Amino acid sequence: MDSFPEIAKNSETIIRMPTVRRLPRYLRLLIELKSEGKDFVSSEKIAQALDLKPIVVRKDLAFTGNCGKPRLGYSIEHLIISIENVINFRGKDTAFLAGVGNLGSALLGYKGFEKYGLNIAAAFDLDKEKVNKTVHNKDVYPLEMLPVLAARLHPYIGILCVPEESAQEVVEKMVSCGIKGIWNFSNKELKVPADVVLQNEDLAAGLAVLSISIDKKSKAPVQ
Amino acid sequence: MDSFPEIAKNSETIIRMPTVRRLPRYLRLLIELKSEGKDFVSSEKIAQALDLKPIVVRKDLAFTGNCGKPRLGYSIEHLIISIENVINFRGKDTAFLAGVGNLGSALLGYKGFEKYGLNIAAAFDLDKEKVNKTVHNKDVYPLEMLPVLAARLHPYIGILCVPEESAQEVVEKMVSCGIKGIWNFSNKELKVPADVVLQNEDLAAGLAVLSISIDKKSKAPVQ
DNA sequence: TATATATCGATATTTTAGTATCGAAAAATA
DNA sequence: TATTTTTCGATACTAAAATATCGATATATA
Repeated sequence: MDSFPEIAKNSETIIRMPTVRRLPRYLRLLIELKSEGKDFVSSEKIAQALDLKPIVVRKDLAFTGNCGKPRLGYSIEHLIISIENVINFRGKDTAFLAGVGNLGSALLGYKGFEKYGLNIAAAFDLDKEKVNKTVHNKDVYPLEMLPVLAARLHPYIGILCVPEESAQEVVEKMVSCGIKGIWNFSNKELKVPADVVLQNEDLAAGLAVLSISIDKKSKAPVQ
Repeated sequence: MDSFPEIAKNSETIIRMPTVRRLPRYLRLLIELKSEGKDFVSSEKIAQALDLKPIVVRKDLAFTGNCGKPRLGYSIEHLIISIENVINFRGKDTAFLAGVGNLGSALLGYKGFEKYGLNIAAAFDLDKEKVNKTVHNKDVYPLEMLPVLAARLHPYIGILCVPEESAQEVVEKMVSCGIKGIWNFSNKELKVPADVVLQNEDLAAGLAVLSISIDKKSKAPVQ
């Protein structure tokens, strides 16, 4: 009856966001372990390396449909494949980036994205000084060319690094070109249609957490 | 008996992290509303602007020790002050930044940090080409000078933008100089002493969430 | 001044995330 | 081959976060 015995029976159907956020960390560790020639790893070892609890690791990995082996742990090879399948499900996601300022340029130069299935196919800017050049080997086009290039390259994801004033306008352009997800690095609260996903990266949020955590720790009676 | 009637009696003592992450969003909105000349705002209005539910807003704001007025909502002025008090509690937090690559430079140029109480006092790099220059008006020093400058400037926060290979080494240098919080933009899993706070900013986590959310939405039966 | 209405905030409930426990299973060892 | 040991994964439990309900209250309106 069960044609996939190596898939955990109880592997939960809906993956949870805290788990999703940890998957890249597992992936990085596993790739490192593989390069060291290791074949198996236990949830205990993973937990130690990533400062998590073993039970969290086991629950997370259950979502990827993996089966660990008693006394051995998980097959590193299999884990890498199944995590990559979860994160990187559509192969290389074609993305457009708008706003080649400091942060936009930094993202264009970030080598890690391809590992996670993201391919920034083109960059756009309003500034005449910045267009028709390349930044980190990525072509920068004037914003007007977005529809034309979108028709050719079919981007899924739009990475938004423009100033707040133009953010909503640029998003609407992206959405009308068929982009299905907006990765928003501006601090503008954007409105997108219901079928478009909006992922806000708020640096200030991380900073606020850090500040308050420092405060808490300094006041904590015992560590 | 109650000497602070304007402070909510039930204002919870321990603030929660999801709330902390939303505070900068409230703050940005409130500052905008104030600049428009508004005096009061309701949780309903805030929720609409930030795509939250009113009840979430009310619970979050309760943590800041604020009191809303029936039929009017919250005093924008008071809210701004109390949120700033929570986030920005030590005045301007002095920070050091290490690694003046693409991302490090982008962060040095980010104007928003001062709003949240962060002052990047100095930047450091190992690369001889990069040191003894300024990037976005911030001085870049050789890494060896970190202890000397730390003794003078007493940084609380270390912002880490160095390559993975040198991340642990740089962190240890920072920690030994008395830095109490590490804001880690490298993808290295760092070890820090128990009294130091580590805040990891993992771009891949955001990307994974975005990818999977797009997938979910495209499969969702009805929106 | 009396009444209607909008909005807060306390309490209770539900959902989600994380943690504990322990039996089962497979590899290692005797 | 039998036994021991390690590690998983199912179930149960606890904690955290989000959501629902509704009475209280201050403002606006009649």
